[in-house]
Amino acid sequence: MNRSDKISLDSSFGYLLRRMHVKADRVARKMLEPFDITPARVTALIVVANNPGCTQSALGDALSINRASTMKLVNFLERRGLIHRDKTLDSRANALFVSDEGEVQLIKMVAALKEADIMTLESLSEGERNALYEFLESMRQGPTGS
Amino acid sequence: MNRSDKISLDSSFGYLLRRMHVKADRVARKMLEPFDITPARVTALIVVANNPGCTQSALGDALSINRASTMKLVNFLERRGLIHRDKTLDSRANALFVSDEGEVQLIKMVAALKEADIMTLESLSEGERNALYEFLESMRQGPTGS
DNA sequence: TATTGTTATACTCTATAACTATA
DNA sequence: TATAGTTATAGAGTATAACAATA
Repeated sequence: MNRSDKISLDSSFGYLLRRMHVKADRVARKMLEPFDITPARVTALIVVANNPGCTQSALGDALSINRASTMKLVNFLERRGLIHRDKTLDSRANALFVSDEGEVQLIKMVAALKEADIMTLESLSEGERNALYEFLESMRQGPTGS
Repeated sequence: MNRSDKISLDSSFGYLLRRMHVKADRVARKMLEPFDITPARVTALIVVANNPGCTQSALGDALSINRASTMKLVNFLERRGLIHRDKTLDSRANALFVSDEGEVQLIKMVAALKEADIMTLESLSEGERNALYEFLESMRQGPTGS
């Protein structure tokens, strides 16, 4: 590679994800302001709603984050009365459940996120869409290609 | 919507982006460890490389972050000797350039990110790929759809 | 007046490391 | 020994607000 060559990042999947996530997160954060909650926390709440009785470790696995990070999320959601921790047969583990109030709020939050999705998609440039599309195409044929 | 209905987040674009970004970022972070630099900072470095002489504001626009956040990135890259700030005709603005050392390092970093891309794509589940693919399809027909 | 850079401050999200209790 | 949760600490990444200098 020559020193004067342009370094092309248009073809980097991680780069695309990063830029899009920055945009999407800001839009979603704005739409969730009335609920005084962040996108990441709503995501955790939804995972619990979809997996009633799951342990904190299971939640963390679903979110691809570690136990300490999961703790913070669960503490917040419990403090806000959106979920509660119950006992399980394995006394080491907690079973997580969305509260009645949490279910009511979650429906509204998901609706707000739907609107955020539309706004985010509209904010993407033509180049971003095409680049992402090409990655998805290559994924379909198998990520390694060869 | 019934109270007992499952809340489906599989169809949320922001949710997909968030989960994928978490995975991609961790893989890229790992691959960049030998360079003692993070994915976000390499991204900034590449934007400067692709836009020699750009201002900090322009860099921030490209990254979709504000000026204060851009400052931190530029300070880091300059402290590490990867870029330098030059004067411009508009004495308010700085012109950013990748240093000689920065160009040498960047080529290696981009190669590391290429490997990270492959690993990230392989780590995605079938469901994630399909869901993302469907979003991309709907984007092609126009984000607003109706 | 608007823009560029700058500084101070703070919040979110995640990580590592070490601990306790239980399996 | 391994696992679930917990706590303390820290770093990365972003934001807001206010300021100085320049356009």
